[in-house]
Amino acid sequence: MVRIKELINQLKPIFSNAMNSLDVPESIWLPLLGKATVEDHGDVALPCHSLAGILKKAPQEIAKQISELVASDLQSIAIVSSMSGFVNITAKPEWLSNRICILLADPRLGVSVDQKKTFVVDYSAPNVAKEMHVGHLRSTVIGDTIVRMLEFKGHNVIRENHVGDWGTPFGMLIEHLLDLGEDRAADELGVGDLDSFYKQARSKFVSDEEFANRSRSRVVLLQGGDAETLRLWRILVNESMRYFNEVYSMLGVMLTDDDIRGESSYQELLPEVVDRLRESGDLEQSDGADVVFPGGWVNREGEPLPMIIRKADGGYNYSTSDLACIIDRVERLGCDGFLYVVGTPQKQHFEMVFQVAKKAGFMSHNHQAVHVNFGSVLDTDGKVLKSREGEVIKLHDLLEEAIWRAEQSIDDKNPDLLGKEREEVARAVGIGAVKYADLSTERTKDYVFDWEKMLSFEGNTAPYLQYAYARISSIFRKWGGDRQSLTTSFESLMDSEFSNLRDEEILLSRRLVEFPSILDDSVSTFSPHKLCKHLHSIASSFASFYENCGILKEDIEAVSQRRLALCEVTSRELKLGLEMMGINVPERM
RNA sequence: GGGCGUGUAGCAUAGCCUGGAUAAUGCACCGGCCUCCUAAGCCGGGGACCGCGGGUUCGAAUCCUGCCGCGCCCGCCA
Repeated sequence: MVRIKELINQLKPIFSNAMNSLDVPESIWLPLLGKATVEDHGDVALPCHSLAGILKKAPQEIAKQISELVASDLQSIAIVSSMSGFVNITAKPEWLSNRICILLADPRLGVSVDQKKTFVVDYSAPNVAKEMHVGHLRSTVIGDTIVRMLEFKGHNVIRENHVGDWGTPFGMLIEHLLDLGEDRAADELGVGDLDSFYKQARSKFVSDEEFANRSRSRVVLLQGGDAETLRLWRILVNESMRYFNEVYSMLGVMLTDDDIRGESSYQELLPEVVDRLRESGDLEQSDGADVVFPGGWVNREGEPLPMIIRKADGGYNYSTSDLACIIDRVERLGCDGFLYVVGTPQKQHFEMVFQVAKKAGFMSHNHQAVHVNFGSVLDTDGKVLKSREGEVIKLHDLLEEAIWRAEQSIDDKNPDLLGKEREEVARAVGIGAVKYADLSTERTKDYVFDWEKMLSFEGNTAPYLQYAYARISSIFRKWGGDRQSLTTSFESLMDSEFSNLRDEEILLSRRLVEFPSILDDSVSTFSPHKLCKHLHSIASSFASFYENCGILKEDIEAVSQRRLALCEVTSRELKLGLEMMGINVPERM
């Protein structure tokens, strides 16, 4: 439940007086004061049913009594009424306009700056020589949005892209590269045909003993730091990165080569993890491997589940690099929080890693380690979409298709858009739709990959929000006035009559005023969908306002100015909100 | 077997942590609206025993519990 902070803050002292006179302690009534569950009933409500036992009166009576007690003090802020045991508080147009005024004057649109912390956000993480699939899309898009939100809230954010560039598969990949010839292999990877490259290597590894043996020896050479092997490995990494960067650039995410922290870069830190765990007394031996028992988990046989730190063959494990990362982040980067934008299937893994890291003293309770998990992408038959089998949907193709469809839409709906502008709008609309489709659902749930839905431009989609923005831009172009001046002209309207306000203006205002509270909630829970939902409600009430209230064609100058000010705030909130998701807002579409 | 998660109109989702009023939104469906600031839109309408059964409560989609369906994890892979 999100409350409008500013309104609650003003209501609190007034209710405090009333409740004191009834002898109801703050600890009881304050938590009850929340957002009205039915928008028509008001902005804030206080259900009184639970007070019946204390006050020995019917809830309806209590609500009535409280509303009478607060009525006079609330006069300048809100209208209060009681109904079936609820005290309902509806902010007055004067109060709403006051807030709108503050938003207009504030470049941050009323969003506060938090006490600065340093966050590491770990996201995207594609694998070298493997196609990026829809799962990477989720991680990349959600991670990027969280980064932008945290930065806007004033935090220092370090992006980390843990590219899978190390491990046993690289033996076979390098051997396959040699078989193909370096040039041809580079070509294949460069055009983004990663999946077939990987599959070819894989199938040879399974079917061809000689190839498999070469691959195994190649792994040893790689881990031993053999110069020629490293050079070949570098080709694989570079060509893949070139392709990933192309996808990133299409998507419009912030990741660059500077953010890459390949798994290979943690190799030197791994022995230290073992040493430290030995020192802290957590390390145990099991069948020749170094392990830690986090406790609380059992395997299929009911035995305690170990976390393997170093395998019997001396190799390290995934958990080991995650622990190394934590040490690096705490000691070198000095960060306060680390977020892992990784799928839900790895939930248990992260719980174990965090527990071990705390126990061994790699991080303290002051550190906030969060697995920002997201659900699996399912196929239409309800099965997990796998890149290994069947038709893989290449991210690159999906994005191109999205842009192409947007172009068709533009040609259909606005044939006047031509050339470069047409291209840019198509990009913003197409890519925006794909990103928004992913961001607008609650991230922890599995979702069915629906090509059509992802490319839809109707309903609760990015294009709907962009359309609202473009309409407002169009109004301002036509108006031709100075948008900055709206702030002062709106202030001067504050003393005038509010009786001619239409319902659509009031509803839009209420939603615009909620924006800072919603954004805060969205950031603190790492849930972009909450912001999406609110942006849609803003755009939707704007559309209704736009259809029903004349803006430039309104005869009364003061009313026209007031409506232009609402357009201004709407436009800026939509723009800021979409910018948080890295979605562009065209001036025309 | 153990653990985690999930089930809301035909479909897709929000609400669940922190219980409150007539369960919200989009698609699809039905009926209206472009000589008028962009119809990617607006206005109106139908459609849900919130998986099923118990419990707690003045009050349960929300909390507890037992079933049922589905998914995932339990690798010396990452």
